[in-house]
Amino acid sequence: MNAFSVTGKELPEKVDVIEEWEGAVIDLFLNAANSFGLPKSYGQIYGLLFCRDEPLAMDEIMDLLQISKGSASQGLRALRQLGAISPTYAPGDRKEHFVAEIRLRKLVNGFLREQADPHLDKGVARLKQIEELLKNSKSRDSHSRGLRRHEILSGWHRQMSRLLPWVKMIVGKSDRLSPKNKD
Amino acid sequence: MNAFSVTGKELPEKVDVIEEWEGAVIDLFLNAANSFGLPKSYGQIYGLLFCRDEPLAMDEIMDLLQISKGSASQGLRALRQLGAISPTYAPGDRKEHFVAEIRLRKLVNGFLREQADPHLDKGVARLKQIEELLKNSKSRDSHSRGLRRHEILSGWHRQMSRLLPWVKMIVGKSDRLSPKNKD
DNA sequence: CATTTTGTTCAAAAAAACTTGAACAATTTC
DNA sequence: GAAATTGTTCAAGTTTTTTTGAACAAAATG
Repeated sequence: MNAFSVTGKELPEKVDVIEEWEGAVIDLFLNAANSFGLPKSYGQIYGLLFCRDEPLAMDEIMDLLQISKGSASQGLRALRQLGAISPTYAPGDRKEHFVAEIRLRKLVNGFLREQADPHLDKGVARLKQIEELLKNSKSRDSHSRGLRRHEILSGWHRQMSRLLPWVKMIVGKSDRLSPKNKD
Repeated sequence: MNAFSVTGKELPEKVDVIEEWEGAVIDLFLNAANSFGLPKSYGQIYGLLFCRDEPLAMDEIMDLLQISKGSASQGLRALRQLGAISPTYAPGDRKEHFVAEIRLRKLVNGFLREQADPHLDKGVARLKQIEELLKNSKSRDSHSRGLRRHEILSGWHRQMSRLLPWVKMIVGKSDRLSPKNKD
């Protein structure tokens, strides 16, 4: 039953524990998640996986971070969606195990894809809506002012659209430190 | 007393009103503020000023947006701090009046200066702390793993530091649409 | 096919973020 | 210098977001 029975020590619990430096790393990612508008628990989960070499299963994550099933499940799903973690094949185990993606380029791409791109799309719709509402404007003056504002917003939109590809490129450059760098 | 008395109509209230298209613009900025991790009211205030040609005072902003004194005061301070709005000299009026900064480069610079730069600085401190804690690590294995993680984080930090100047440059390019483009 | 294991969902609880407004400070006016 | 004007602060109230955990679904086990 218990993996420790083979040690002859019969330790009752604590398969594993979070080291001090790991706690600091987890806290770093907790804060980072917050800054990016993501729940703290997502940061904690990513941080834990980032620290570990071996893939972890959901229940191990729950135990180590002391978070609920719901948080763990939702966090893992969102992080997977962002491409920040990936499930690994675990031989002879029904549970799914996860590892952290450590290539910055991949992380940035995933984040931009999930967060920035949708905003740019919504922006186009917003600009159309404003254009439409402009027809109802009371005075000639308000109408021309609205047109000028619409032009400014369109310009901003265009510039942001041009910026994103550059960000993806620049972060991609010299992505050393990751073992194989496939892709 | 009332500016409308000269019209001969004696309108009792409503010095001014928000047009439909302005409401849409304000809502756009409300959502944008949210995405950038700023309070909605900051977005509303900026959005309103963005729409208007003439500078607005705090009480006018409160009336038009139906927000409290506290929100208005704090919002104006934060936006000024970000460089997103500026006070203008108002002849013969004790109130401060504000106009929106519409040069994207300025807005991006202010945002990065206030939000990104501090994070990068905190990052340096964080890395040092991790380095320190690493000395307490239990096993040789954990220590070497910690070192590897520290290197990865240092690399990310370096890359983000390199990215920011580029963002500032790229957004600055071809900042047409703003009248004079001084600076 | 009943049972166990693994993971999801979602309503309710808890925590965090934002807003409000009354009290206060600073300045100007008369 | 009393009163009015303008703006700030912050404790308390409100709203929003996040977390929890019990109920549920799906799949494997025996």
